Order: sequence, then structure tokens, then C-alpha cells
Amino acid sequence: MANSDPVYLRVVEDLRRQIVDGTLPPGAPIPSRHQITRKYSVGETAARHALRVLAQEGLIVGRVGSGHRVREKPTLLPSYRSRVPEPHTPFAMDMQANGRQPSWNWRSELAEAPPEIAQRLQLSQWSPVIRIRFVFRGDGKPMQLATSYELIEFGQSQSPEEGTAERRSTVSRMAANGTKITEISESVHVRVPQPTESDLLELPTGVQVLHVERTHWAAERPVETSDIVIPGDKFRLVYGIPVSL
Amino acid sequence: MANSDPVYLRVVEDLRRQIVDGTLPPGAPIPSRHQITRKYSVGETAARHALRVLAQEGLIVGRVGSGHRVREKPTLLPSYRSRVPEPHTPFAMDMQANGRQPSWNWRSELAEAPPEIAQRLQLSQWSPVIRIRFVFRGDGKPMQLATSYELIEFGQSQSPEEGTAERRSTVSRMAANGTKITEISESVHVRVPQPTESDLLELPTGVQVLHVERTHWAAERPVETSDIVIPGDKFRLVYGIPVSL
DNA sequence: GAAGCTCGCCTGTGGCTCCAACTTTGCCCG
DNA sequence: CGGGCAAAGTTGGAGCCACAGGCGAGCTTC
Repeated sequence: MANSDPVYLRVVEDLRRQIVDGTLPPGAPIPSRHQITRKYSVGETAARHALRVLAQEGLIVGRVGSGHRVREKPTLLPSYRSRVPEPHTPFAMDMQANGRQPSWNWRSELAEAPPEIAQRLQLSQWSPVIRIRFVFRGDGKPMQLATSYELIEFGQSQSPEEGTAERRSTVSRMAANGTKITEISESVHVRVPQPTESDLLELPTGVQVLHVERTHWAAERPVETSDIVIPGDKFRLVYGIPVSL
Repeated sequence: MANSDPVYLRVVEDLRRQIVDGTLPPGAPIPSRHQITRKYSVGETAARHALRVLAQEGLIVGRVGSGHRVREKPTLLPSYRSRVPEPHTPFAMDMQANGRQPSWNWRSELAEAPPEIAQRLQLSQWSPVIRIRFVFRGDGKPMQLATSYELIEFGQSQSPEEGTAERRSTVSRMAANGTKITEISESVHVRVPQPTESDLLELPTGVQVLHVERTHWAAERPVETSDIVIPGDKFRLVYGIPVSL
């Protein structure tokens, strides 16, 4: 079975086993390419490949000059998704709950709803909507991205604007507006970050992102929908599911 | 800028651009290693590396003999997490909603709660609990894993048992029992699958998993908690967040 | 004893080659 | 004219080598 398997897998599996069972604790040095070639009697290519795979899996990190080490377990900040966000976005509330200084900036502009967004807002394709792009930071470091689409009739302004940290949550803005948000729905999946996202979020290779599609509903109609990109190595999402009595 | 960048990145970026902007639609063939070496004037190593990176990102898939193609967009099955699961687990309900035949098997036994589980159940470490392991299948193929921990006073039996597809959801079992579940909480994060998980779920390399920690509460006390492992390439989790009027 | 520098180790990148296994295609022969 | 087979093309695995540049241990020098 494991006989005809590729050679590099033998190395990967052995090292992985040692990492997950704690023989190699977080921070411990991983044998170098040369050491692997000797220890496992494999070529340099296989050694390199094995290290790449483990790095790709997020189990080890390599630094030029000082070798590979077992990745330290990141502490995942909770993001409480079930709390209705007021006065600010969930992100700002999470950061405050976690004792970090939240800051963010945004840019709004008029745009045409691409097919998927149009569907989520129950509009026809390429209808005009207001698009707002956010970059959220915690203690100055970029931590989440979001792109929000609002129906034009609810947006305050149709001309491009931008700002920092003073935009309020959709829920409270709508409330001030006379529109009561009655439900929020979120759909969560995992994906590989796009290059611009890796860039903006300063993601190490191998880290995937949680993609949250969030829609605000008022009276059975969607009024706003957003795509939120959350680094998988920094956050966990916490939901409460009420059970009606 | 892009001048001193590694050569293979030029290839990756060009192909990626063509894929994301639709020049190369899903299913379209990607140039072979030899074609890449010629077209971009790079060595074969760089060409191969570029293809590996794109495959790793999930944008293309390679098949021995017939080349690489742009990956078809996988359809992610929705998993409706907010619905209170009766009479069966969320998984079974999702499969039915998606028109697939659900099946599962489980094994229960007495175990000692490891620190993290003990904390989630508000017990002291290594307290006796009932541990139940599930493998969930859709149309016969393994799709989700779960490990559940129940307080002994609520479990029906303390001796090891196993079964197939007849175990009811915690909510309905507790109800039959006189204990009303009042809330369910879930915490979602992403992680790399452990080898046994990759094995059981038959995951391709590079696919990460959604790890859901789910806890059932009755009268402000946790009565059951489970770890659910969900392949990131097969499911998206859907939550509804009620906004109280 | 402390400060600074040198040299060796390690990673990341990249080039070249060979081989096994598999797919596709097109040609040849019946 | 059609079916089957062989050749060409492709991926994935594997080996070897080279080189730039970061990092750090340890030696040298002040």
C-alpha cells in the first residue's frame, strides 16, 4: 500500500505525525532539506517537496536563513455573528470585545450589480446599486475586508464618497432611516484568497479565508448584501441558534 | 516591482488573470509545461511550479495524460444551521433538502472528557462523558464527521453501542427525555484536516475543513457538545440571525 | 568583557534530465 | 470503411546541481 506511494509522502506523513501528536511541539525546528535527504534516504527534490507540502498545509513555516519550524497555534479571535450590530459593524464590536482598537475606512460609489449580487438583492442584472468597499483593521493591522451592496433608494448618496471609521452599521443606519431590519442571513464558505486579498490582508501562504455572504432583510425584502473576507487563521465565527420554546 | 519577482510568478499571475476574468472559462485547457516554457521563455521548473501553485489554489486541475484544465466551479451544498434539527441531525435534513440520500453510522462509548471538552460542558477535566462518533454519508459517499459528547445523566446507555441511521437528533432525544433544549451555539473555524479525516472524507489535497463546535444548552446549562468536520469544498453553512422587533 | 564581523547553514528560486503512467490521436491493416 | 494499435504528448515523481540572500553562532578584536 504505502509501498508504491511517492517517496516524498513518506517524509510528509512522518513529519506530520510527529507534529500532530506533539513529538514536534509548536516552534520546534524541522530538519533541513539536507538533513531530510540523509535521514530518509531521499533526494533533495523529494525533501523540498515534502517541506513545501507541509508549509502549504499550514503545519510549518519556513524562513529564509533560519529553517522551518512548527507553526505556533494561532489564537482565533471570536467574531460574534448573532449579536445585532449597533452602532457599528460586527467587526468593530468584535474588536472592542477583544480589547483591540478597531479602525476602518471605506469608499462608496455607484455600480452595476453583477449577476450574483443582483440575485441576492432580488434585482435584475446590472441594476444600479451602491457599492461600498471596507478595509477593517485591528490595532492598525488589516484584519477583514468587506464589499457591501445597497439598494439605491436606501443609500444616502449616489456620488462617490469615502471615509474613516464613522460609518454606522446597516441596522442602525436603516433604523434612523425608518426602515426596520427584521432579519440578517449569513452564508459561510471557505476559499483560497485572491491575490489582492492576500495582499491587503497580508496573509501567509496556505491560509485560506472564510467568505461570508451577509444579507440584511427588511419586511421580507433584501435591502443590503455584503461579501466579507475573513482570514481563517485569525478568527472563528460564533453563532447562537435560538430554539423556540 | 514585478521585475525582481520570481519568474514563475509572472506565469501564475498571467494565467490567474485569464482565469478570473473569464478569458479562460471553466473547462478550458491550460498550456502544457512545454508550451509554457516556450510562451513565457521560462525553464521547465518554473512552468511546473506555476502549474502547481495554480492547482494548489484550486483554480485548475491536472490529469495525467490529458493536461490541466480550468476547474469547474464546485457547487457548494447549503447546510441550514439555524433550523432546529428534528427529528434527525442537521446533516440528514440538509441531505434531504438537497435531494441526496442520507445515511450515517455511529458508535457510542464511555470516555473521559479532555480539557477542552470538559470546559465546553462545564465539567472538571476527565469527567466521565458519553462519546459518540459519527460518519455521515450522502448517496453513500462520506461527507461529514462528528464527535459528540453528552453528559452521562442524559445518555441512554453507558455501555458501548453502535448503529446506523436511526439515532435521532439531540434536540428530539432530549425532548422525549423531558429536557427542553433552549439554545444551540456554534463556533466555526477553518483548519487543515488531520490525516485520518482526509482519509475518511476522501479529501483531495489542499482542501481545508470547516470545524464546527456545536453546543446544546438546556436551562443555561450545556448538555451536549460536538465537533463537526465539514469539507470546505462541498458545503456552505447558512445561518439566520433574527433581529428582535 | 563587550562589540562587531565573518562564515557557514538554510531557504527559495531555477535549470536540466529521466522515467512511469496515462490520454488522445491518427494511421495502418484487415 | 472501420477497428485496433502504436506513437506522441502530458502529468507527476524523482534526482542533481547552482546561486542569491537572510540569519545566526561563534570567533576576533578592541
